[in-house]
Order: sequence, then C-alpha cells, then structure tokens
Amino acid sequence: MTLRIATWNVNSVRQRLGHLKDFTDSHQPDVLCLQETKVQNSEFPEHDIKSMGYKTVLFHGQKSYNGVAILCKKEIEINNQLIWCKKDDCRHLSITLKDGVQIHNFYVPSGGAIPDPEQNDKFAHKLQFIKEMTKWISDPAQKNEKLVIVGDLNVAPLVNDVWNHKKIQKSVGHTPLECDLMEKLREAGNLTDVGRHFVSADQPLYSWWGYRYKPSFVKNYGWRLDHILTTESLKSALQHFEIVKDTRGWEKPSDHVPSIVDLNL
DNA sequence: ATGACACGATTGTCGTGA
Repeated sequence: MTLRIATWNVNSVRQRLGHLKDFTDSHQPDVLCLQETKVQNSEFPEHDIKSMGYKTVLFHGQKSYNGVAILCKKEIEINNQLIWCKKDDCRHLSITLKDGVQIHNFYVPSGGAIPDPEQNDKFAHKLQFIKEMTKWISDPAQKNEKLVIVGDLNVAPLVNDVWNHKKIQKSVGHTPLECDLMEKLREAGNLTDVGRHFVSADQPLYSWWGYRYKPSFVKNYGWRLDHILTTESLKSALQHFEIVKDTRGWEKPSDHVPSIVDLNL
C-alpha cells in the first residue's frame, strides 16, 4: 500500500480553498498537513474541506496568526496536540494511523528579523522550540516509532537550500546557528531528510519564494523552509518525493508550495 | 540594501511573516 503525505504552508486556509481543492484533485494526498491556517477553530472551513474528500479534518488554530491542520482520507487511531515552549500557540498536531505510522505536523516560529536571542525574543523562541523538538525526538519512545515529521520548520539548513548562501547567511532562517540546530535535530532522531534523500545536496531545492521581491519566483530566489523527516524504521519505505512548484505560479498563491512523500508500507 | 507584498483584524493602519 502506498501512503501519500503532503505538507503545505497555505498562508490562510480561507484564502486558499480553491488551491487546496485543485492540489487535492491533481495530487491525491492521503494526508495533507497545513500550516499558517490563520483562523480560529470556530471559523475553520471544515465543510468545504470535507467536500474535497477528506474524511477527518483536525485543526488547531487561533485568530490571525499561526494555526495547523491535518486533512486525512484514512481512518485515524489517535490524534494529539503538544505544547511547545510552554505556549499553546497552535504550532503542532499529530495523528496515528491504523498501521502505527505517526504524522507530526509542525509550524516552527519564524524568529523575527534580528538573529540574536539577546535582542530578539522571537529568535530566542525559535531556538528554544527547535531544542525542545530535539529533546523530544531523542527519546527512544519517539525515535523507535514509525514517525513522519513534516511542516514549515522555518530553517533552510543546507548551502543549496537557499538561492545565495553567502548573501543569506546573516538572515534569520539560514544562520549557522539555526542550520546547526537543525542538523542536531536530525541526528538526535536519526532522521532522514526526505528531500535530500531524493535530491542530492549539490542541487538547489526550494519550497518558499518571498512576496516582497516581486520577481523572486521567476528568478528562482527561493529557500527550502518546508521539510519532511522520517525515523529509521520508515527509511526503506521511502518511494517518492516531490515539491509541487507549480502552485507558486497560480493566481494569488501562498508564498510556500507543497512537498509530497510516498511511503510504501 | 531588509524597502518592495500578503494576510487578518480593523476602518486606518498595524503586527506579522522570513
């Protein structure tokens, strides 16, 4: 059986319903994890999403900012949401499927503009969040499970995860400190970076193109901020990976595009 | 070189994203 999991920072679920339907129809994910839904639970467009074919729709949101959701066509055994950095700011949701595969959907804090935890609380929060994830995945109780960790991790860890490594090194999201923390997270869980499992590290690979500089997408000034990581027990199941770049060229797009993994279970 | 745009909550403009 093939399980297709996708992750997409949609930058407002209500603004992206048309794109969600088109992506669902064209790529048929079994599980679609969303970030930056930007809507409180009472306003979540549950009915619209269910009519796209998702049996189970889980959401954890707040007004204006953040928010995650998991859309699933399969039966779910367990669902859960964890608190990170002692704040319930809607950055995590997880499900466990009947076969024991756990899917964890994360929206890591972006970290503000100044890459200094002394001067910038948002950056301190981001560093703390990644450290907590590292501690969490270090626990053999997690590490030995069949885990798929997806989401907008807001770090582009490798040289070819940004369009200009030299220029961007001083920017939040690609500082040596953040890149190092991401590598430690990966090592702590003995995780496979699925994108780089399929696309060699010497090739550019991006999932985000900013809005502010208009021609960013045309010029391919991108960053790889969205990730899929799997634990060791799923490594042999990895079958296919894809970043669906097309969506960035659609009308009124999210600044992020979906990433997809197929697992052969 | 951090401005540029998009979004939500608001009614004028601000906080946020990265």
